[in-house]
Amino acid sequence: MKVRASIANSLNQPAHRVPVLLHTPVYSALAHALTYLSDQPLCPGTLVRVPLGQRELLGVVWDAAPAGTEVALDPARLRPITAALLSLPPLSANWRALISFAAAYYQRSPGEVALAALPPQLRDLNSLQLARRLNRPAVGRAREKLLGTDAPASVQADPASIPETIDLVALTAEQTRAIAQFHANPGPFLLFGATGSGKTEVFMRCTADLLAASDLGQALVMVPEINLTPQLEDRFKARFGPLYGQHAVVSLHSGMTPAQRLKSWLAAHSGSARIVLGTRMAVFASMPQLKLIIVDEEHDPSYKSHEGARYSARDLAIYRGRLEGAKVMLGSATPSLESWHHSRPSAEGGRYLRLEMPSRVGANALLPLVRRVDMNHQPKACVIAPPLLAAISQRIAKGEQSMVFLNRRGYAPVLQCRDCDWKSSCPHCSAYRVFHKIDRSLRCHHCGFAEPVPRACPDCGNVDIAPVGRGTERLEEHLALLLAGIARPDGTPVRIVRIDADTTRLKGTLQAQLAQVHSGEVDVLVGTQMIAKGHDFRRITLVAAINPDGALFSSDFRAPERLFGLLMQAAGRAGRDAGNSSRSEMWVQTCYPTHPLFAALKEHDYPAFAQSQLTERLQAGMPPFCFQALVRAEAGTQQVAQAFLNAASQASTDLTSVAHLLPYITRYPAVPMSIQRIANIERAQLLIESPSRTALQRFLSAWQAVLHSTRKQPECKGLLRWAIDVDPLLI
DNA sequence: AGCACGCCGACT
DNA sequence: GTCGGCGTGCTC
Repeated sequence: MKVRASIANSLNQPAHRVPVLLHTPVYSALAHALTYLSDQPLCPGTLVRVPLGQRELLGVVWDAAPAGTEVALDPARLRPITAALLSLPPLSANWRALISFAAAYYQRSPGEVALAALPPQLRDLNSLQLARRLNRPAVGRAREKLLGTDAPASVQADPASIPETIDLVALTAEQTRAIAQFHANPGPFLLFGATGSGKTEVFMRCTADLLAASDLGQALVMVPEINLTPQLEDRFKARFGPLYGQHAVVSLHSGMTPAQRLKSWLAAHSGSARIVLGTRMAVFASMPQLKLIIVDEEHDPSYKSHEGARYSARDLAIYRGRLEGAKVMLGSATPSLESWHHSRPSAEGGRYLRLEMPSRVGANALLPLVRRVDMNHQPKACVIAPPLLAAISQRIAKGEQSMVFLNRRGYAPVLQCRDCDWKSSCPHCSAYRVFHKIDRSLRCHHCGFAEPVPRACPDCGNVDIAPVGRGTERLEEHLALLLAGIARPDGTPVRIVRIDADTTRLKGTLQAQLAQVHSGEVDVLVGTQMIAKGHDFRRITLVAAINPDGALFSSDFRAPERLFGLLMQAAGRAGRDAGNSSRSEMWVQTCYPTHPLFAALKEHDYPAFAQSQLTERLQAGMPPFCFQALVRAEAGTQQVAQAFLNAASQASTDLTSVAHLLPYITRYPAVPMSIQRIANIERAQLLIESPSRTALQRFLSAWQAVLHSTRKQPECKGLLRWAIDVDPLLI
C-alpha cells in the first residue's frame, strides 16, 4: 500500500480523487462509485481504465458524491487510475442522469447499468486505438464539425447531388394533422394509427422536420425486434441518405458484431450519426444532440428487458425525452393499456397527447372483414374448420396468398403413451418436451434438453405413443394433406412455407423466406406470431388464427391485451396491396365467438376494447391503477426459494426507515413461478404492490439491504440468486 | 461480477 | 502425493 501512495506523491502533483463507476452488482458493497487517484482532474463522463483487485476494468468517471456524504477512506489505500481514454468526448450529464435514474428505478447499481449500456468492445481498446476508430472518416468529420473545426469536406453529400425535393408521397389529412399537432405541442405523443395508416411516414416526416430545424440534431428510432431493423434502415437510408450521407443512419442492436456495434455507438456518440435505429438497448445510446425519440409498436413486450437491469425502453424513452428536452413519440395500432391510459384527455389527468389516425391509407381504406368461426359447431377434433379450409382453397385457386398462424412451434407440444400415463416431461424442468418431427426429437423449449424420440414408452414399453395437440410443424403437415388436391391458377401444386423460430434459426433464412412470400412463390404461409409482426405481405388476402382461445382465460391479466394486439396486427397484414382490400379477411377459430374481445376485434375497435379492459383493471386494482414489483428467487429447492422471499418480506416490517410507507405497500406470499423448475433450478416469486409509485420505489430501495442480510439466514442456504423486476410484464 | 484463498474427493 | 470441486470474502 505504501508503494501505491508513493506513486501519486512521486509525481509531485496534487493527486485528484475521482469517483469511478465499475461493473459491480448492487449487493457487492461496491455498488457506489469507487474512488481512484489521478494526476490530472478528470471531468465526469470520461472513460477510464482502473485496477480492481487483480483485474483491470473499464470505468466511467462519475459525478462527485454530494458534500458530506463521502465515506471516509484510508487515503493510503486509494490506487491510481491506469489510463484515461481522453480521445473520447466524455459522456454527457444527461446520459449520466439517465443511467442514474434507470439504476435507481430498476434497483440495480449505476455501475452495472452504465457499463452494460456501453459497447462491449470498448473494454478492449486503449486510448490510442480509440482515437484511431474515432478518426475514421465517417465519425471523425462530424466530430470536427461538433467541435467547430468543420473541414470543407463535410460529411454531407455534395450539394449538387442533393435532389431538389425528395420524392415524397402525398400525406393524408390525418397524417398532416398528426404532424401539425406534433409540431405544436411538447409531447410526449401517442400516435394511435391503424395498421396501414402510414405511421412510418409520420415518423419520417417528424424526423426530417426536427433534423432540418437543428444543424446537429439527432433522432433515435426504436423498434421491438432485430428482424425489423433492416427494412427500417433501408427506408430511412433511402430518405435521409441523400440529405445527410449514408453514414448518418446507423443501427444499434444485439444482433450486430461487436465491431459494428462499436462503430455505430461511436457514430452516435460523436454526433456523426443523425439517426440511430435500434432495439431496446438503443435507449441508452449516447446521443449528445438528441432531439427526437420514436418508439414504434410501443405495446410490444420486447421493450422490457428480461435479464440484468429489467428496464422498459419505452418508459425510459419518456424519461429521457424529458431529461434531454427531446420530443418523444410512441406509436401503435394497439397501444399498451398503460400508454393508452396516459393519453386520455389532459382534463382527466392524461400526460401524453394522443394523435389519432384511424384510417388506412389510399386504396387500402377498407379494414379486413373479421370472421369468427364457432368451433363448437364444427366437426369434432377438426383443426381447420371446413369453411376456413374452403376459403383458403379459393384463395389458392385465385392465385392469392393466405397466412395461418398458431402460437406454438414444433410438431406437438406433448407426446403421450396411450396405455400408461407417461408424457414427454423434461427431466430438468416442470414442462413438457415438445415433439419435433423433422429430426424426431423431444426438445425442451426452456432448458434446451433434447433427446431422440423413444421407440416405445419408457415406462411401460408400449409402442403406441402419440402426439397430443399441435404446433406449426404439424399444422403445416396437416394443411399440406388437406390442400393436396388444390391447384394454383397455373395448374401447379399448392406451395406452403412455414416460418417460425425453428425454420429461421440460421442467419438470413428469415429474409430468404420472406422474399419467397413476397415473390408470390408461396400460397400458404404457416407460422407463429413472428409472421404477424411488422412485415408487410401485400399479396395476402386471408389471415387465420387457428387456436387463440388460450389467452382468453389465462392467469396472466395481460394476456387478453396481447392477444388483441396480435390479432389486430395479424389482420393488418392482410390486403395492404391496392385492389385487394375489399376482399381480405381475418378468420378467428374460437369456442367463444361471443367473447367481447372478438366482438371488439370484429369492429376493429381498439378504444372499446381498451375501455373495457381498463374498467376491469380499475375494479381489480391492477396496473395501470397500481404499481408492481416482483422479486424472483432461484434455489435448489422450492422451499428455500420461498423461505428466502417470505423471510425477507417478513423482515421488511422491521425497517424503521419505511415504516410510514408500509400502509401503502401490499406484500403477497411467495408462490412458485408458473414454470416452477427450469434446468433443475426451482423458481419462486413474491409480488409487491402499491398505489404509489414513489412509495414502492422507496420501499424497494430500503428493502435491498434486508434481502442481502436475509440471504445469510440458515434457512436460505442453497439460494442461488434473486432479482427485482420493477413493472413486470409477466406475473 | 470476478478472482483469490481454502479445505475435501478421484486421478495424471 | 496432486488436480479440482465450489463455499466465503474482498476489491477504491
